[in-house]
Amino acid sequence: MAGARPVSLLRLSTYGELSPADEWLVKQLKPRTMPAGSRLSALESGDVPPCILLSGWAARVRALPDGRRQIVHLLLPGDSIGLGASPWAGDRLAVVALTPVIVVDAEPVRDAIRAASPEHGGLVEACRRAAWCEQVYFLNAIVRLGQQTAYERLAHLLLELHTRLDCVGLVSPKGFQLPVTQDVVAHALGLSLVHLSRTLRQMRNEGAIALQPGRVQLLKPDILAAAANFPHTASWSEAG
Amino acid sequence: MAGARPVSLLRLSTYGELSPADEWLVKQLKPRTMPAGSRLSALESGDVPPCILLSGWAARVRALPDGRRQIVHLLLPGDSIGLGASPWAGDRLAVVALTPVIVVDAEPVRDAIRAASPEHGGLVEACRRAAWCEQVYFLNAIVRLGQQTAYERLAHLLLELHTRLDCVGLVSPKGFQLPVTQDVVAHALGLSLVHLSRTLRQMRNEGAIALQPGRVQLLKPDILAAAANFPHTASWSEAG
DNA sequence: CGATCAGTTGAAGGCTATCAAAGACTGTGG
DNA sequence: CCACAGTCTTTGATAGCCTTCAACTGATCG
Repeated sequence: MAGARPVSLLRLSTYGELSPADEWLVKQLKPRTMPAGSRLSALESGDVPPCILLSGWAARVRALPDGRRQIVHLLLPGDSIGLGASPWAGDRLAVVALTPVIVVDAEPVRDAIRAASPEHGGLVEACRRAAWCEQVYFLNAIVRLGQQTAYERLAHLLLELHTRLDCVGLVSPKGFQLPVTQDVVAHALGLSLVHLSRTLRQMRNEGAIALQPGRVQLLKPDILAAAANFPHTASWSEAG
Repeated sequence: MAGARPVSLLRLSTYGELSPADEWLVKQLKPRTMPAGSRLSALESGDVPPCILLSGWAARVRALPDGRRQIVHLLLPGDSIGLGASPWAGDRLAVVALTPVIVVDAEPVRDAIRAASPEHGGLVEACRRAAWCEQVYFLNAIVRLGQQTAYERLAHLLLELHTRLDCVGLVSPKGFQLPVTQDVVAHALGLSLVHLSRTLRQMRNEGAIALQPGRVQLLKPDILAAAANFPHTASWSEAG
């Protein structure tokens, strides 16, 4: 049954057909569990060890010398690291597990990409598109941080998370899991923890969202979309 | 003499040796002049027409439906558009000329990239590295917009511009040309025009910079670097 | 039960935006 | 040469968003 497919395949197959050989290759990858706070990517070396996130959340982070830090990008189940077709600068950022995570070592996938293996054409193309979509989220972050208010930023991020989790089947009618602290969301949005908390309260008071511990539900996505004000999807075909 | 080399070659050769065939190919490209305000990239089509900027400034811009707009990246002489090895999401942003510009149509270069032409290996590699560096500037922008104050953002951008213009020989002891209005800089930094003007004044009062119409000089780069607080270079070899 | 952590709320202040108007600079036409 | 309009820049005053500091709640855990 379809439910048995790992989240990595669910995600990659949204970008195109995967051959049986592709699916076999991905299913062979060996999962590994790592605790929250561990570094998934050590950036000192020249080559980033590629991996795919199967469960849990991680983040690409950049720290300033004085202690400030910006979460540049949130990594959700199904997202991959180091599988871009050509060197991609985002892969040089430190990656930190925000929750306990399960990752698979994706070295064989990268080998297929580098060899431009003809029998894995679908897989290679899917990885290329996945990397492209991640770049779109980076661009969205620039506009979000540069032009939008706290309320708008939060609405935009919630919609982005909803979209991304939905395509790997992690959204239910009761919302989706948000397994990180408000501190993490604040750092992703360039806001203080206190102000994020207030903005969340405002959305709750308006009935736009509902919060339970570790979980969020978008009750009025139309209100959020109107506030977010610019496209949150990273469709492969569109210009964005 | 070396001064006869076009800025496109100056820029690309900072990323590695170019063969005589590479130089010949780039020198063959035909320059075209376009007025300020013209769109260098129409994003509706699937393929971005690749080009290299020889003189003048341009910007990758994203507009919000309500009129706000963010300058995502400034393009300086020597920068290229659409010459990444693999599709790069930044190339889907609208590109607008901020000043009158001279560009060359770089279709032959892209052909060499796509063909992975062995006789243009140096050129292909240089383009790859140039695209990589542009991505680093996008990442820098995220941290700048998310974590830094107006003064810090401005210091950081000025240092970045200095670095980038220096490597194509456009920095003199008397500073470098800044051929755009404060409005443009403000939109790149996510600040209001008025506040940018005040921040510039503050830097002038401190003797950190000197402004003449269309030109800026960094008098105390150490002060600016201390304020900017995180690396502004996009060195190919470093992790950033 | 004390301790720790995530979340919440209040109060005060600072950084930045907005509104408004006045000075520079440029190019044009009389 | 000057008047004039237009754009760019600067400055003042005011308001608002957001941050910081601080204290308090509630939950989890040894």
